[in-house]
Amino acid sequence: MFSKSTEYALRATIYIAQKSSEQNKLGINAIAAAIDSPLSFTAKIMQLLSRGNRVVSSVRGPNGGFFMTEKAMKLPVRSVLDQMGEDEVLEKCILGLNKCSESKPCPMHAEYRQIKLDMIRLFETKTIEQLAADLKEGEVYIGNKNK
Amino acid sequence: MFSKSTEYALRATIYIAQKSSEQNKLGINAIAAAIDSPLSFTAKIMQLLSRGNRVVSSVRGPNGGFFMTEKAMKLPVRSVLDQMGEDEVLEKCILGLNKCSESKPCPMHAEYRQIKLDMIRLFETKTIEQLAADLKEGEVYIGNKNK
DNA sequence: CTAATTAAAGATAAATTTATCTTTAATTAG
DNA sequence: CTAATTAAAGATAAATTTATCTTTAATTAG
Repeated sequence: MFSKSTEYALRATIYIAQKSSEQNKLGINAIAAAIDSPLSFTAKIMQLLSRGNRVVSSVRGPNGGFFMTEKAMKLPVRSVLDQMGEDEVLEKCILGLNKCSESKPCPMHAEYRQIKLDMIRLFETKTIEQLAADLKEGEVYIGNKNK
Repeated sequence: MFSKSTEYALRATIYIAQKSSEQNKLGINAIAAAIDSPLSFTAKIMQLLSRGNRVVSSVRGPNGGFFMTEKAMKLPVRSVLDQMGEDEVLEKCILGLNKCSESKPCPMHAEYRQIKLDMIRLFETKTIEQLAADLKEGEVYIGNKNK
Protein backbone atom coordinates (compact mmCIF):
# COMPACT_ATOMS: atom_id res chain seq x y z
CA MET A 1 0.00 0.00 0.00
CA PHE A 2 2.42 2.68 1.21
CA SER A 3 6.18 2.89 0.69
CA LYS A 4 8.43 1.82 3.52
CA SER A 5 9.31 5.47 4.09
CA THR A 6 5.67 6.31 4.68
CA GLU A 7 5.16 3.29 6.91
CA TYR A 8 8.09 4.41 9.07
CA ALA A 9 6.72 7.95 9.05
CA LEU A 10 3.31 6.80 10.24
CA ARG A 11 4.75 4.65 12.99
CA ALA A 12 7.12 7.39 14.12
CA THR A 13 4.31 9.93 14.18
CA ILE A 14 2.09 7.73 16.31
CA TYR A 15 4.95 7.03 18.71
CA ILE A 16 5.88 10.71 19.01
CA ALA A 17 2.26 11.66 19.51
CA GLN A 18 2.00 9.27 22.38
CA LYS A 19 5.35 9.84 24.10
CA SER A 20 6.47 13.38 23.40
CA SER A 21 5.61 16.93 24.33
CA GLU A 22 7.32 20.27 23.86
CA GLN A 23 8.95 19.67 27.27
CA ASN A 24 9.85 16.07 26.55
CA LYS A 25 11.38 15.66 23.13
CA LEU A 26 12.43 12.35 21.64
CA GLY A 27 15.80 11.71 20.01
CA ILE A 28 16.20 9.87 16.75
CA ASN A 29 17.79 6.92 18.53
CA ALA A 30 14.78 6.46 20.77
CA ILE A 31 12.39 6.76 17.85
CA ALA A 32 14.20 4.31 15.58
CA ALA A 33 14.48 1.79 18.43
CA ALA A 34 10.82 2.17 19.34
CA ILE A 35 9.46 1.64 15.85
CA ASP A 36 12.08 -0.92 14.84
CA SER A 37 13.41 0.95 11.82
CA PRO A 38 16.95 1.52 10.55
CA LEU A 39 18.49 4.46 12.40
CA SER A 40 19.97 6.55 9.60
CA PHE A 41 17.14 5.95 7.21
CA THR A 42 14.69 6.95 9.89
CA ALA A 43 16.70 10.13 10.45
CA LYS A 44 16.21 10.97 6.78
CA ILE A 45 12.51 10.31 7.02
CA MET A 46 12.24 12.46 10.15
CA GLN A 47 13.78 15.30 8.16
CA LEU A 48 10.94 15.09 5.67
CA LEU A 49 8.33 14.58 8.34
CA SER A 50 9.44 17.57 10.41
CA ARG A 51 10.32 19.98 7.63
CA GLY A 52 8.12 23.00 8.03
CA ASN A 53 7.24 21.86 11.56
CA ARG A 54 3.78 21.04 10.32
CA VAL A 55 3.15 17.58 11.67
CA VAL A 56 6.23 16.82 13.74
CA SER A 57 8.49 19.58 15.08
CA SER A 58 12.22 19.34 15.65
CA VAL A 59 14.86 21.25 17.60
CA ARG A 60 18.61 20.78 17.41
CA GLY A 61 21.16 20.78 20.18
CA PRO A 62 21.16 19.50 23.76
CA ASN A 63 17.67 18.66 24.92
CA GLY A 64 16.66 18.84 21.30
CA GLY A 65 14.75 16.19 19.43
CA PHE A 66 11.35 15.59 17.92
CA PHE A 67 7.96 16.38 19.38
CA MET A 68 4.42 17.33 18.49
CA THR A 69 2.40 20.31 19.58
CA GLU A 70 -1.11 19.95 20.96
CA LYS A 71 -2.35 21.53 17.74
CA ALA A 72 -0.47 19.09 15.51
CA MET A 73 -1.94 16.17 17.46
CA LYS A 74 -5.35 17.20 16.19
CA LEU A 75 -4.32 16.90 12.55
CA PRO A 76 -5.80 14.11 10.43
CA VAL A 77 -3.63 11.11 9.61
CA ARG A 78 -3.75 12.29 6.04
CA SER A 79 -1.41 15.15 6.91
CA VAL A 80 1.34 12.58 7.42
CA LEU A 81 0.70 11.26 3.91
CA ASP A 82 0.69 14.81 2.52
CA GLN A 83 3.94 15.60 4.31
CA MET A 84 5.53 12.46 2.83
CA GLY A 85 4.22 13.26 -0.62
CA GLU A 86 2.24 10.04 -0.75
CA ASP A 87 -1.31 11.32 -0.72
CA GLU A 88 -1.71 10.48 -4.41
CA VAL A 89 -2.24 6.85 -3.37
CA LEU A 90 -5.67 8.08 -2.32
CA GLU A 91 -6.37 9.55 -5.75
CA LYS A 92 -4.69 7.27 -8.26
CA CYS A 93 -6.40 5.00 -10.75
CA ILE A 94 -6.08 1.36 -9.77
CA LEU A 95 -4.97 0.51 -13.32
CA GLY A 96 -2.41 3.33 -13.34
CA LEU A 97 -4.14 5.38 -16.03
CA ASN A 98 -3.73 9.09 -15.65
CA LYS A 99 -6.62 9.80 -17.98
CA CYS A 100 -9.02 7.87 -15.77
CA SER A 101 -11.78 10.02 -14.31
CA GLU A 102 -15.50 10.15 -13.64
CA SER A 103 -16.16 11.18 -17.24
CA LYS A 104 -13.60 8.78 -18.73
CA PRO A 105 -13.62 5.88 -16.30
CA CYS A 106 -11.34 2.86 -16.60
CA PRO A 107 -13.00 -0.56 -16.38
CA MET A 108 -12.38 -0.73 -12.65
CA HIS A 109 -13.26 2.87 -11.89
CA ALA A 110 -16.85 2.48 -10.75
CA GLU A 111 -16.00 -0.58 -8.68
CA TYR A 112 -13.00 0.97 -6.96
CA ARG A 113 -14.51 4.41 -6.48
CA GLN A 114 -16.25 3.77 -3.18
CA ILE A 115 -13.21 2.11 -1.64
CA LYS A 116 -11.09 5.13 -2.48
CA LEU A 117 -13.69 7.42 -0.96
CA ASP A 118 -13.73 5.31 2.19
CA MET A 119 -9.97 5.52 2.44
CA ILE A 120 -9.97 9.28 1.99
CA ARG A 121 -12.67 9.60 4.63
CA LEU A 122 -10.70 7.42 7.05
CA PHE A 123 -7.44 9.31 6.64
CA GLU A 124 -9.12 12.69 6.79
CA THR A 125 -11.38 11.96 9.75
CA LYS A 126 -9.09 10.04 12.05
CA THR A 127 -6.65 12.26 13.92
CA ILE A 128 -3.12 11.44 15.00
CA GLU A 129 -4.22 11.99 18.58
CA GLN A 130 -6.91 9.35 18.26
CA LEU A 131 -4.43 6.81 16.95
CA ALA A 132 -2.01 7.55 19.79
CA ALA A 133 -4.82 7.01 22.28
CA ASP A 134 -5.56 3.59 20.77
CA LEU A 135 -1.98 2.56 21.22
CA LYS A 136 -1.44 -0.03 23.92
CA GLU A 137 1.39 1.00 26.22
CA GLY A 138 4.76 0.14 24.72
CA GLU A 139 3.37 -2.69 22.72
CA VAL A 140 2.17 -2.42 19.20
CA TYR A 141 4.27 0.05 17.26
CA ILE A 142 7.48 -1.91 17.80
CA GLY A 143 6.80 -3.76 14.62
CA ASN A 144 8.98 -6.69 13.64
CA LYS A 145 11.26 -6.48 16.65
CA ASN A 146 9.93 -9.48 18.56
CA LYS A 147 9.42 -11.70 15.56
CA MET B 1 -1.38 0.89 -4.79
CA PHE B 2 -0.07 -1.79 -7.11
CA SER B 3 3.34 -2.04 -8.75
CA LYS B 4 3.70 -0.96 -12.34
CA SER B 5 4.10 -4.62 -13.28
CA THR B 6 0.72 -5.43 -11.79
CA GLU B 7 -0.91 -2.40 -13.39
CA TYR B 8 0.35 -3.54 -16.80
CA ALA B 9 -0.80 -7.08 -16.01
CA LEU B 10 -4.30 -5.89 -15.15
CA ARG B 11 -4.57 -3.73 -18.24
CA ALA B 12 -3.24 -6.50 -20.47
CA THR B 13 -5.63 -9.02 -18.98
CA ILE B 14 -8.63 -6.79 -19.57
CA TYR B 15 -7.55 -6.12 -23.14
CA ILE B 16 -6.96 -9.79 -23.88
CA ALA B 17 -10.28 -10.71 -22.31
CA GLN B 18 -12.06 -8.31 -24.61
CA LYS B 19 -10.20 -8.90 -27.85
CA SER B 20 -8.90 -12.46 -27.88
CA SER B 21 -10.17 -16.00 -28.18
CA GLU B 22 -8.50 -19.35 -28.72
CA GLN B 23 -9.00 -18.75 -32.45
CA ASN B 24 -7.82 -15.15 -32.36
CA LYS B 25 -4.65 -14.77 -30.33
CA LEU B 26 -2.94 -11.49 -29.67
CA GLY B 27 0.79 -10.87 -30.15
CA ILE B 28 2.90 -9.05 -27.64
CA ASN B 29 3.28 -6.09 -30.02
CA ALA B 30 -0.46 -5.60 -30.24
CA ILE B 31 -0.88 -5.89 -26.48
CA ALA B 32 1.90 -3.46 -25.57
CA ALA B 33 0.60 -0.94 -28.12
CA ALA B 34 -2.96 -1.29 -26.87
CA ILE B 35 -2.19 -0.76 -23.22
CA ASP B 36 0.59 1.79 -23.83
CA SER B 37 3.33 -0.10 -22.03
CA PRO B 38 6.99 -0.71 -22.88
CA LEU B 39 7.23 -3.65 -25.28
CA SER B 40 9.98 -5.75 -23.74
CA PHE B 41 8.93 -5.15 -20.18
CA THR B 42 5.41 -6.12 -21.09
CA ALA B 43 6.76 -9.31 -22.66
CA LYS B 44 8.36 -10.16 -19.31
CA ILE B 45 5.14 -9.48 -17.50
CA MET B 46 3.19 -11.62 -19.95
CA GLN B 47 5.54 -14.47 -19.13
CA LEU B 48 4.53 -14.24 -15.49
CA LEU B 49 0.90 -13.71 -16.30
CA SER B 50 0.66 -16.71 -18.64
CA ARG B 51 2.90 -19.13 -16.79
CA GLY B 52 0.81 -22.13 -15.90
CA ASN B 53 -1.84 -20.98 -18.39
CA ARG B 54 -4.06 -20.15 -15.46
CA VAL B 55 -5.28 -16.68 -16.25
CA VAL B 56 -3.84 -15.93 -19.65
CA SER B 57 -2.71 -18.69 -22.00
CA SER B 58 0.10 -18.50 -24.54
CA VAL B 59 1.22 -20.40 -27.60
CA ARG B 60 4.48 -19.95 -29.51
CA GLY B 61 5.10 -19.95 -33.23
CA PRO B 62 3.12 -18.68 -36.21
CA ASN B 63 -0.45 -17.80 -35.27
CA GLY B 64 0.71 -17.99 -31.69
CA GLY B 65 0.19 -15.35 -29.08
CA PHE B 66 -1.84 -14.73 -25.95
CA PHE B 67 -5.49 -15.49 -25.33
CA MET B 68 -7.97 -16.41 -22.64
CA THR B 69 -10.28 -19.38 -22.45
CA GLU B 70 -13.96 -18.99 -21.66
CA LYS B 71 -13.26 -20.55 -18.30
CA ALA B 72 -10.44 -18.14 -17.47
CA MET B 73 -12.71 -15.20 -18.29
CA LYS B 74 -14.89 -16.21 -15.37
CA LEU B 75 -12.02 -15.92 -12.88
CA PRO B 76 -12.08 -13.13 -10.32
CA VAL B 77 -9.79 -10.15 -10.83
CA ARG B 78 -7.94 -11.34 -7.76
CA SER B 79 -6.50 -14.23 -9.76
CA VAL B 80 -4.45 -11.66 -11.70
CA LEU B 81 -3.04 -10.36 -8.42
CA ASP B 82 -2.33 -13.90 -7.26
CA GLN B 83 -0.59 -14.72 -10.52
CA MET B 84 1.57 -11.58 -10.16
CA GLY B 85 2.36 -12.40 -6.54
CA GLU B 86 0.79 -9.16 -5.37
CA ASP B 87 -2.21 -10.41 -3.46
CA GLU B 88 -0.53 -9.58 -0.14
CA VAL B 89 -1.50 -5.96 -0.73
CA LEU B 90 -4.94 -7.14 0.28
CA GLU B 91 -3.69 -8.62 3.53
CA LYS B 92 -0.88 -6.35 4.71
CA CYS B 93 -0.93 -4.06 7.74
CA ILE B 94 -1.17 -0.42 6.72
CA LEU B 95 1.70 0.42 9.08
CA GLY B 96 3.85 -2.42 7.72
CA LEU B 97 3.83 -4.47 10.92
CA ASN B 98 3.94 -8.19 10.40
CA LYS B 99 2.79 -8.87 13.93
CA CYS B 100 -0.41 -6.91 13.38
CA SER B 101 -3.53 -9.06 13.68
CA GLU B 102 -7.01 -9.17 15.14
CA SER B 103 -5.61 -10.17 18.51
CA LYS B 104 -2.64 -7.79 18.36
CA PRO B 105 -3.97 -4.89 16.32
CA CYS B 106 -1.87 -1.89 15.34
CA PRO B 107 -3.35 1.55 16.05
CA MET B 108 -4.87 1.72 12.57
CA HIS B 109 -6.05 -1.87 12.43
CA ALA B 110 -9.67 -1.44 13.44
CA GLU B 111 -10.05 1.60 11.23
CA TYR B 112 -8.50 0.02 8.16
CA ARG B 113 -10.04 -3.40 8.59
CA GLN B 114 -13.31 -2.75 6.77
CA ILE B 115 -11.58 -1.11 3.81
CA LYS B 116 -9.38 -4.14 3.36
CA LEU B 117 -12.41 -6.42 3.53
CA ASP B 118 -14.14 -4.28 0.91
CA MET B 119 -11.13 -4.53 -1.35
CA ILE B 120 -10.93 -8.29 -0.97
CA ARG B 121 -14.62 -8.59 -1.70
CA LEU B 122 -14.28 -6.41 -4.80
CA PHE B 123 -11.34 -8.32 -6.25
CA GLU B 124 -12.86 -11.69 -5.45
CA THR B 125 -16.36 -10.94 -6.68
CA LYS B 126 -15.69 -9.04 -9.87
CA THR B 127 -14.69 -11.26 -12.78
CA ILE B 128 -12.32 -10.46 -15.60
CA GLU B 129 -15.21 -11.01 -18.01
CA GLN B 130 -17.26 -8.34 -16.27
CA LEU B 131 -14.46 -5.82 -16.54
CA ALA B 132 -13.98 -6.57 -20.22
CA ALA B 133 -17.69 -5.98 -20.77
CA ASP B 134 -17.47 -2.57 -19.11
CA LEU B 135 -14.72 -1.55 -21.43
CA LYS B 136 -15.73 1.03 -23.98
CA GLU B 137 -14.65 0.01 -27.45
CA GLY B 138 -10.98 0.80 -28.04
CA GLU B 139 -11.03 3.68 -25.62
CA VAL B 140 -10.11 3.45 -22.03
CA TYR B 141 -7.35 0.89 -21.55
CA ILE B 142 -4.94 2.78 -23.78
CA GLY B 143 -3.72 4.66 -20.77
CA ASN B 144 -1.37 7.58 -21.22
CA LYS B 145 -1.18 7.34 -24.98
CA ASN B 146 -3.33 10.36 -25.83
CA LYS B 147 -2.06 12.58 -23.04
C1' DC C 1 33.61 31.39 24.81
C1' DT C 2 34.02 26.25 24.67
C1' DA C 3 32.62 21.70 24.64
C1' DA C 4 28.98 18.72 24.15
C1' DT C 5 24.80 17.34 22.01
C1' DT C 6 21.50 17.01 18.72
C1' DA C 7 19.18 17.22 14.02
C1' DA C 8 20.16 18.74 9.05
C1' DA C 9 22.48 18.12 4.99
C1' DG C 10 25.17 15.77 1.76
C1' DA C 11 27.66 11.97 -0.39
C1' DT C 12 27.50 7.32 -1.36
C1' DA C 13 26.08 2.50 -1.63
C1' DA C 14 22.97 -1.51 -1.65
C1' DA C 15 18.70 -3.46 -3.00
C1' DT C 16 14.76 -3.56 -5.77
C1' DT C 17 11.94 -2.43 -9.62
C1' DT C 18 11.51 -1.18 -14.21
C1' DA C 19 13.25 -1.57 -18.75
C1' DT C 20 15.98 -3.21 -22.88
C1' DC C 21 18.33 -6.30 -25.83
C1' DT C 22 19.93 -10.89 -27.46
C1' DT C 23 19.57 -15.79 -27.84
C1' DT C 24 16.78 -19.95 -27.57
C1' DA C 25 12.84 -22.96 -28.10
C1' DA C 26 8.39 -24.08 -29.94
C1' DT C 27 5.27 -24.18 -33.65
C1' DT C 28 3.40 -23.67 -38.16
C1' DA C 29 3.17 -23.17 -43.25
C1' DG C 30 5.05 -24.53 -47.28
C1' DC D 1 12.79 -30.69 -43.86
C1' DT D 2 13.28 -25.56 -44.02
C1' DA D 3 12.18 -20.99 -43.24
C1' DA D 4 9.44 -17.97 -40.84
C1' DT D 5 7.13 -16.55 -36.75
C1' DT D 6 6.22 -16.19 -32.18
C1' DA D 7 6.85 -16.40 -27.00
C1' DA D 8 10.38 -17.94 -23.38
C1' DA D 9 14.55 -17.35 -21.26
C1' DG D 10 18.59 -15.01 -20.03
C1' DA D 11 21.87 -11.23 -19.61
C1' DT D 12 22.31 -6.58 -18.72
C1' DA D 13 21.29 -1.75 -17.72
C1' DA D 14 18.72 2.27 -16.00
C1' DA D 15 15.88 4.22 -12.51
C1' DT D 16 14.10 4.37 -8.04
C1' DT D 17 13.84 3.24 -3.26
C1' DT D 18 15.99 1.97 0.81
C1' DA D 19 19.93 2.35 3.66
C1' DT D 20 24.47 3.98 5.60
C1' DC D 21 28.09 7.03 6.75
C1' DT D 22 30.35 11.61 7.22
C1' DT D 23 30.28 16.51 7.74
C1' DT D 24 27.83 20.70 9.02
C1' DA D 25 24.84 23.73 11.63
C1' DA D 26 22.15 24.89 15.63
C1' DT D 27 21.60 25.02 20.45
C1' DT D 28 22.54 24.49 25.24
C1' DA D 29 25.14 23.98 29.60
C1' DG D 30 28.95 25.27 31.94
